[in-house]
Amino acid sequence: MLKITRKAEYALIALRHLNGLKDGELATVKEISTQYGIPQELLAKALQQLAREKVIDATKGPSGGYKLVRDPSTINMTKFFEILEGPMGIMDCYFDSGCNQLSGCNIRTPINRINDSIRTIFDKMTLADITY
Amino acid sequence: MLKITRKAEYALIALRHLNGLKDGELATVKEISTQYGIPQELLAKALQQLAREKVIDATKGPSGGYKLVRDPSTINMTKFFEILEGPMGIMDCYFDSGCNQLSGCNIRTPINRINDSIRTIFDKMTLADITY
DNA sequence: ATATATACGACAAATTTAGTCGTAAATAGT
DNA sequence: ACTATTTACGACTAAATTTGTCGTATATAT
Repeated sequence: MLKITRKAEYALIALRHLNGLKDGELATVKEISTQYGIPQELLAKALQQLAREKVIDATKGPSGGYKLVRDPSTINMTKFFEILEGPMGIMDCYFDSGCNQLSGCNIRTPINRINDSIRTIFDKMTLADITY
Repeated sequence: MLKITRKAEYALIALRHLNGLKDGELATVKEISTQYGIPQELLAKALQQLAREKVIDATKGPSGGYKLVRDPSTINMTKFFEILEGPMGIMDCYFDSGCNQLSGCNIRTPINRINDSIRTIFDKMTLADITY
């Protein structure tokens, strides 16, 4: 239970890989997918999403690839996961207002407490924490 | 992301409902599913799983139903969720040994830290915490 | 006996995730 | 200008999981 998707898993591996590059160095999707045995197209999509949100920086063309632009300690894990998987909450009602319970949901308050606790974990964690 | 299943959600609603019963009182699946607008068969399965694991107590026959047997503060949320949804971990490798990464997974350590943090939340939380 | 309730496996439908494919756009090197 | 390389991205298929249903068995109170 509470699994993350493979796409997010692959992206995390890639991010850590990018974080290990020397200054100015780039890594291509092909390189990363080959090295870690990840389906290339799926990883490509994940990195495109992250690039769109400026978490990483993309360079097209030969000798192109991806690199980190920001300090790893500023790349928040809540943001990272939400870019790839959408809102983080153990139930949709944390975000939705449309709840279809008939006589009123009796667990909303505790659910929100759990959600807050989990979010706190990821809020406090940055890519820098994934590195060591 | 990190959603729990509806089955677990329904079970949580039911557990809280059972927790509100007077001493010696029972609640049937039908009652609960009607009151909260939950598919009866699905809730039935969830409660059967919990009964099998002695989290709740089942009485068959007319005037039968379910009730809590143990003190709510002894019903651990990690156990509760794992009965219904299986092992709690954001990636399978927290439990499996079979990892198919080619040149070694580079994120195992941080993943395990995240898992431990999440498990701690649910470990410390009991049904009693879901009540107020 | 009968009606009510849990137990449980098999099945079907719906949703989500995982992975593939085709095409476009940018760019470095020649 | 041409080519090879690489990112960008939407459409699509396949696989897996979740959600919900059904049929049948078993226990039991009346």
